[in-house]
Amino acid sequence: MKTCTSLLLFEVMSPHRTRRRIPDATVSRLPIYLQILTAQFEAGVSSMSSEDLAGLAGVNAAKVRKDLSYLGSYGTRGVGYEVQYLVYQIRHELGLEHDWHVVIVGAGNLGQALAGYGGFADRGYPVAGIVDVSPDKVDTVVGGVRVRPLEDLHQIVSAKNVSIGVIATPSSAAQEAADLLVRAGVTSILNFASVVLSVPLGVTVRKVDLAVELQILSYHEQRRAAAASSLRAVSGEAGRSASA
Amino acid sequence: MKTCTSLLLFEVMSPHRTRRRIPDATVSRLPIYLQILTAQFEAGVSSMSSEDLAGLAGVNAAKVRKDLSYLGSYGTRGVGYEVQYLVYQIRHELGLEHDWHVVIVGAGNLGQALAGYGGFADRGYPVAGIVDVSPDKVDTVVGGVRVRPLEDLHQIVSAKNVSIGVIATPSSAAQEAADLLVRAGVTSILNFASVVLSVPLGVTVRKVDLAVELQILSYHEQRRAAAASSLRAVSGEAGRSASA
DNA sequence: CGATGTGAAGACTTTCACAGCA
DNA sequence: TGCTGTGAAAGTCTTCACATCG
Repeated sequence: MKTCTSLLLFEVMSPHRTRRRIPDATVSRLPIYLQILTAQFEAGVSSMSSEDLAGLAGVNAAKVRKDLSYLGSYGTRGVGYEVQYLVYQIRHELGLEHDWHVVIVGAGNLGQALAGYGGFADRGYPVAGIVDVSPDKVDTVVGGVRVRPLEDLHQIVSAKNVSIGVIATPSSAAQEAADLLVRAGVTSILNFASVVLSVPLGVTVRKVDLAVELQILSYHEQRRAAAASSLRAVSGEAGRSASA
Repeated sequence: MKTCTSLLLFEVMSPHRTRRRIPDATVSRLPIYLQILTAQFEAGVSSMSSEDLAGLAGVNAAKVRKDLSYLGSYGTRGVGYEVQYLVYQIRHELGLEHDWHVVIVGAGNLGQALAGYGGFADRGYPVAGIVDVSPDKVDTVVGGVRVRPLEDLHQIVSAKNVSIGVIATPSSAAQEAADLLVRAGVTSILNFASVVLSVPLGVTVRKVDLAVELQILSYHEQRRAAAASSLRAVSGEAGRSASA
């Protein structure tokens, strides 16, 4: 048994189904396909072609086919994909067959909004707890969940087997929050603070940053403005107002 | 004048500074560098090497140098980059030399949180207005701004020269909101709804989707869980609980 | 016939490695 | 000497184009 080659070891390590490695770019699109497919299924659509799906997802049909091919050959040539089955397969691949409890750190403006917003529980991410440093916040109730002191973090994570933490603290406290989450055993973090977190290898962090998004948009706006004013210069209308 | 070659035309079109095309991947990192550089500057740091910046941004130093090289040659060999000057250059490139007014569509949970959250105005994106369909919401005040009826959108956009719209409606209303924004003259949209928007060419959309982020995290969690259980199987501890 | 699944080409991004300059 | 700026190599992602199969 110990003499097996690494190839054989891989086989042994994945006995149930051959676990393909799915490219990051594909993983980030699967939730979008899933959302569309679910909506179509609810609207009574039972089968879709890659072209149909691509149209609704705003991407190229070849990309859809390649993305779906990483899951396996679940389409039917000449026909398309069975919506219900594809929904099942994507949910399986994304690990959506059971709920994932999340814990929110920070009960300020954002933390309250996130907890109050039904979006978490509805989508299979029930809020196992909210914690905050401030004694003023502790024991207030937001979104039906009582805010608890930071010290309870470890206990919440253990009790509900939480693996996803959400950082909704001010940026200055975000790294500390991340450290606490990691120490409590959380291995995935959704970070709403405007800082780059440093976490140990094996912990996944995703950042959602309003400022970054807005700045990317202003970059494009500014390019458009520059292009427009250059065009005006060329056609000799340099005096015209930009707001016209 | 009309006989110039396309190369000459390009020169004419960009008379002030040669406008390089900056890769998307770089544009999405510039805001992060900017945030770090600004913080360092405020902490009294006046010069940084690509390695310093890379460390804080969690990326490779070569990537930092290549990214910054798209702005121009603003470093000093053997020394590094002058923080203040780099801040200026990045702000210039991102179009952050003036404020960009934004208009928020949807005064529900999220819209209120966004308006109430100081993050917009503080970072150079003052809220020019919030609109909502519901008469219940109209005339309430959130974040110091009075909610106005949908019909006022056009007027708000024109009055404050708004080019960025934020969609904070339920998903079912998001496409309609986008259409209204585009018709009102907005050319950049930040979409918080879980739907893919269809907009005319020339309009930039960025999507922030909590569900997508969480599903990407659960994908990774699920992989980790699968890997761990395979390892246990190999080492003959299949009966062990996953929460250990 | 018509749509999938996929090699191969092309585009974009990251990383390496080192020439070049302060 | 030390760090930038950048060609070139490597890696990743997208798109094409068509063999394949229901």
